[in-house]
Amino acid sequence: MGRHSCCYKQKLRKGLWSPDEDEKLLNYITNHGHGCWSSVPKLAGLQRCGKSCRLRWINYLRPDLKRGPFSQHEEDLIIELHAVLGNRWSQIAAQLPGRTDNEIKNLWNSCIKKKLRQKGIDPNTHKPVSVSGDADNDSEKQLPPTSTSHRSNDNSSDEAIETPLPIITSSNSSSQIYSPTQEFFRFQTTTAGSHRASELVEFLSFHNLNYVSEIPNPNPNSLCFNQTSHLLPPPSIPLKPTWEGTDFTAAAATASGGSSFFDGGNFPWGLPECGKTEKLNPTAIREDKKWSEIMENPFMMGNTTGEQNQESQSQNESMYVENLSTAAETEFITESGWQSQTQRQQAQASSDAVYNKHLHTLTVSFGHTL
DNA sequence: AAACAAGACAACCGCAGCCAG
DNA sequence: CCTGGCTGCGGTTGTCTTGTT
Repeated sequence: MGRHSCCYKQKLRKGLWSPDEDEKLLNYITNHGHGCWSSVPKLAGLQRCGKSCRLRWINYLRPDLKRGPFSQHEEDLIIELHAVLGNRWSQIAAQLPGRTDNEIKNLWNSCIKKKLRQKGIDPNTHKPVSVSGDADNDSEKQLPPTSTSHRSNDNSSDEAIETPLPIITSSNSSSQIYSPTQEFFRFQTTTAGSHRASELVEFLSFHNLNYVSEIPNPNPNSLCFNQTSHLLPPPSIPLKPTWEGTDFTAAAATASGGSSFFDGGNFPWGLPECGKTEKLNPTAIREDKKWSEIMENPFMMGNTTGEQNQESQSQNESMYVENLSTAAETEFITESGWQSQTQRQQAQASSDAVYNKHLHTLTVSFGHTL
């Protein structure tokens, strides 16, 4: 198994993408869908390999990306999921709509790992680091429970896999063993009703998430519930994406079924001030600023909660579709993209006329009836 | 103000799995 | 069954930005 064939080709550009390249790729996929990635660069007029195009689309151009800093809730969720799934970034990303595995991986390696270590928690085992042990050595030698190894040589890295923890389900007293992953998804898909919180606490305790108490939370009683109340995706996804690996369909189904954690509208996607501070500075916009970051994102619109959230959801969806449509059809990024929320709302109101047109474009582009 | 370090982010690399021929 | 093309994934590296001295 050698390198991908496209990598052999000459004259292929590498490195950072230019706005022009982004536009070409975006226009092509918007109009035709990606189809076979290996043919995309040729058809789109790009001097890139298909692999690079795919990566660029998935990590950067995809219209459903939620750009901006991770909220504290998202970070907590990532930690929790990592405790269960290990370094399966794609699976973790699947639980965080709008986030990419690459993004999460980067966050983990650059930020979360450090935070956990500062709290005396081994980021790989999610257990307190022993005083006598060398934190770095310990943490780099162990991995969280892993049910299966995607790669045969995973263990050869500096993060050797720890023996998976057998899990006894909380739903019955039998000794049936689940892999952590199985248990996680079983839990996620079956929990419902008022007992969820307690189940969740129980579930998390199975994974020795003893770092939980270290994470600041104003309400200890709701600690686990709050921190995991976003285990499911947002209640509604405006588009059914065609890209792989993202369980939006299930997410939407879960939400529409009215049996998710979020029925009360209390899931906290997109708390803008949580976590890292927003670095957006209109005076220092890079030319190649991501349009998807600049585009309005319904899940980042504001701190809508509860009824607010539900009420504003359809509006947000409309805005989301409209905005991504606009971004897909118009030129790249201009400073006009940096609007205040009020300005954006005004713009939204005035753009109703073109909504249907954009909607049609999207329908064609994504092969999905909206 | 310049040099350096650290952090954040984007992209590449290599491998494995899937699947059609 | 075998082979090769393609895709997806995770690890790693490169580059740019920001902070510190």
